[in-house]
Amino acid sequence: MAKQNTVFKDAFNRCLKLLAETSSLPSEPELGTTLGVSRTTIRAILTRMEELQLLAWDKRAKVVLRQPKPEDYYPAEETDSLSDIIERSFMRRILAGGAEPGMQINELELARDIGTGTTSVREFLIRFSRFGLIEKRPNSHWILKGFTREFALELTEVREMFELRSAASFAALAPDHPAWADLNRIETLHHEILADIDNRYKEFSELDERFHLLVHTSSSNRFIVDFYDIITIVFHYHYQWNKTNARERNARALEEHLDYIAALRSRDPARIETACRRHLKSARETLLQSIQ
Amino acid sequence: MAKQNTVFKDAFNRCLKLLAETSSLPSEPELGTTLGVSRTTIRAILTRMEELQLLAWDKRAKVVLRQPKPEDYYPAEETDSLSDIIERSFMRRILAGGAEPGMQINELELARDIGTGTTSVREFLIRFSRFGLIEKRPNSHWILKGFTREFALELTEVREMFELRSAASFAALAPDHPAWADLNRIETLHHEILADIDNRYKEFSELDERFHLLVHTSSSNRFIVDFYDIITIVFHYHYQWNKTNARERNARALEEHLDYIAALRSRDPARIETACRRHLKSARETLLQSIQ
DNA sequence: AAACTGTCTATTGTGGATAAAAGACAAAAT
DNA sequence: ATTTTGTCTTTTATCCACAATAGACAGTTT
Repeated sequence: MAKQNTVFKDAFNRCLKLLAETSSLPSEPELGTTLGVSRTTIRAILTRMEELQLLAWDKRAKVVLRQPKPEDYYPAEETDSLSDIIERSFMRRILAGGAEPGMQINELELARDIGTGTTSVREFLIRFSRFGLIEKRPNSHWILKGFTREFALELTEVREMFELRSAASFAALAPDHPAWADLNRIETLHHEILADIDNRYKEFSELDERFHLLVHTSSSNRFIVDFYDIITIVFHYHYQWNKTNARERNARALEEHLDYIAALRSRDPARIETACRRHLKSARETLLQSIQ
Repeated sequence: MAKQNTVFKDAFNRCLKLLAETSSLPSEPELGTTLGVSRTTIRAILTRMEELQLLAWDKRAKVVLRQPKPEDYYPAEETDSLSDIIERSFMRRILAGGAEPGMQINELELARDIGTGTTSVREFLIRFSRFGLIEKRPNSHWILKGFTREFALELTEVREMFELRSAASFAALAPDHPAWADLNRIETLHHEILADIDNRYKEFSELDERFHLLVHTSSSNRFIVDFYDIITIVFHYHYQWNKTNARERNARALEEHLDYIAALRSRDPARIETACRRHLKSARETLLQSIQ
């Protein structure tokens, strides 16, 4: 197989949800924009829907014939892109499986393990190398530098520099800048989650990312914004791995965020710095604790 | 051809220089260490040297038969690795050829242009993307973000943050840390070049990189050190492109470096910050000037 | 005993092939 | 006049093959 048709399958599943809500589908270009795929893929979806007797399709007429059933959907495993599969598989190996720093990483073995070609694994490793967890020896293997205490300290050092700077520039945004509205929405969500923390504490991780990314984005510096990718991936897999005291930790972080948000809104540099530092300090401690 | 034998050719050329200086070559493993290649490559080199009647090789005995002639060397074009060729070719396109920001980059076209396979171009682009000059649209083309004024400003903003922090930690290195000796050597070179600036001003670029990399390295932070790669590549190609007032600019930068070095040696934080800021400011101005 | 060589195997780097997906352009429909 | 569709071409994502290179191991030499 040259290329997996995961784009098609994923878009098909999403299109089924649209279909469930109307009696006829819009034009091909409009569907393409909605689903974020090309017309070629849209036409493949429509063809498949016709085959499944879900749709009567003739040029502009796209009449829904019946509601989609669970078996019409493609299984979730088939809609993940290959690079996501490789990423997950790799992260599981290095975070879960006792991967020692200094260990060699073998493209071929990794590819066989995942059941994929070497090219894809190789491209993944190249992309992943910017996170500083692996390093290439040319013409030879990769070296796992490991998710160590040093890594966490180096990561948080840069994060703190970047976030303090970004927070300061956030305060300087014009009052009508859309970021303030985003900040309001994020604050509201914080209150909502805190009000029902026992049931909703798991939503923190995603909200955390959204909040910090908003702050970083206000720096208008691509290097600062891009760096946040590293934070995201580290915390993302980290939360999956380390769940001790999650409820408590998240509640504390939410409170710190609210304080930080209030400081941003005050536009008082000293207050912002204090709130930002306090939160970043506890975030760093949380990360360090979970390492050993 | 599956793989270029540039490693062999380059190591062969370097081995010829060793051969010119002795009457017999050392053991295979020792040669391997000296040249930084595997024994397989060393044996290929020895075989080739035998063919050219340069060497009588029997097990441990590797007797030099004659001095290498210019025609024994492989031509320089054949010793460059494919990724270097792609990099140069790509940089020429985007720096020299009026490449508009927003332009699409086509893997296939680039590969045809350079005369190479798509895989290598693709891998280059992935590696290169961390420099923030291009961006990928999945399942579609790359976008050239361009070497713009914004790019230069974002780059120097982060550079200044990192270098100020690194310079401060440099001052905190133990007096017997090898970095101090490196600093002395670099300072001596500065004096030497300044003493003969008219003839040697071109050596500045390399020395500049060496000096700043030394400072960044003292941060002991992989993200800070890795970021310096971006500075390196930008300045490297930039110096090739913009040569106006090179002699003057370099002389001024050398003086600033000497001041900065003296400040580092004084270990006085305030003085270090002043010297560092002054130099970074003029480096930024130089870069910005050359952009439009 | 330590280092070196001969031989063999495994892995990386790179081009080429192919299905999936994007996208261009003209004809058709509103 | 714009938007939509039909058709076709181009490009990307991925696998595979193969030469270059690295590396392992046993036997040999110092």
